[in-house]
Amino acid sequence: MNQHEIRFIEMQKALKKHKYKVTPQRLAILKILAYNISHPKIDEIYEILRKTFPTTSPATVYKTVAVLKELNEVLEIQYSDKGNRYDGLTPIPHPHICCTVCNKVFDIQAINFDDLINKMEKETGFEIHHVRMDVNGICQECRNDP
Amino acid sequence: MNQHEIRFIEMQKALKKHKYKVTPQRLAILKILAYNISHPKIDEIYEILRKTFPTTSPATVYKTVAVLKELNEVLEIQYSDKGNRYDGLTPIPHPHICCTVCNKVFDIQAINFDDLINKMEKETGFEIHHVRMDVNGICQECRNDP
DNA sequence: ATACGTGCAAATACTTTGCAGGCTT
DNA sequence: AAGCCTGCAAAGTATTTGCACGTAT
Repeated sequence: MNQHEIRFIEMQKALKKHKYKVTPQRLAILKILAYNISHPKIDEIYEILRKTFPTTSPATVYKTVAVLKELNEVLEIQYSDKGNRYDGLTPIPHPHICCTVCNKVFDIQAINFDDLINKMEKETGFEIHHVRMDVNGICQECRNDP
Repeated sequence: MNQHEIRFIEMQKALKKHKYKVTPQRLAILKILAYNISHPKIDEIYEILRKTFPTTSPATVYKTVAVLKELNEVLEIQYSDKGNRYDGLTPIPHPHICCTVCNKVFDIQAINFDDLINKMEKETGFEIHHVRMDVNGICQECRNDP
């Protein structure tokens, strides 16, 4: 079982556990979020969903995503100008780096996130709940291969 | 000369250098951005500006901030739900921490961001162009004062 | 003097809400 | 059977644009 299947199942379980109904529309949205590595926007999810449910509306997508957000089954990445993006694959905050040329996404292993959080809590006096870190640039391959 | 005065002057220079007119309204907005450490939102800037210019409008604030953004004299921190915030004091990307109770935004000085970026470039082979780091939690004041 | 800036209002884009009928549990 | 879910439309909210008048250079 790969990570996509795992997430698809996990999200369904989360809905059931919290007494949310698992409708065909919701299943389709879950599948899009579980199998898509590109952090889709609401309207991208909506466009894919329309292929199976031609009469659906963006409101349905917004409502289902809101539920998943509440259950921490999807990570919302806020962009006020480009439209928010949603990550259903790794809904816990994690640093990732995205190549602006080939759009491949890599995890960043180098940084000790826990260390960093401890340091920040000490300095700021905050009780830290959530860390968001997005890095953009050009990857090795695309730099060598113009 | 403290950092606030320095930024106030720098922003004025940037406007003049690029042939933008320095109007009383713009001067007032520059001053708000240079002296405010709480990363104000457009409507917060607008409310302060109204005290001196009772007939001004949000559009004027948006337009001036857009110019400063273009000149890299202000950093836009995007929040799709809470409204964007603007940092005129440190207009290069740097980590922010936002209290989920009082919504105030602070800078994080403790971690050496340049170091971090170097480390990431070395490990990933990326040429890094942009880093966004947002931290959420509860600030000291709100923890003491429930 | 002239071109740019201001500030009103209308337009746009994104997201949320209200509601009637349908479907999951 | 009961209540949540869907999907349409309308309402919010944040931001941008158009335009006539005023002002900085």
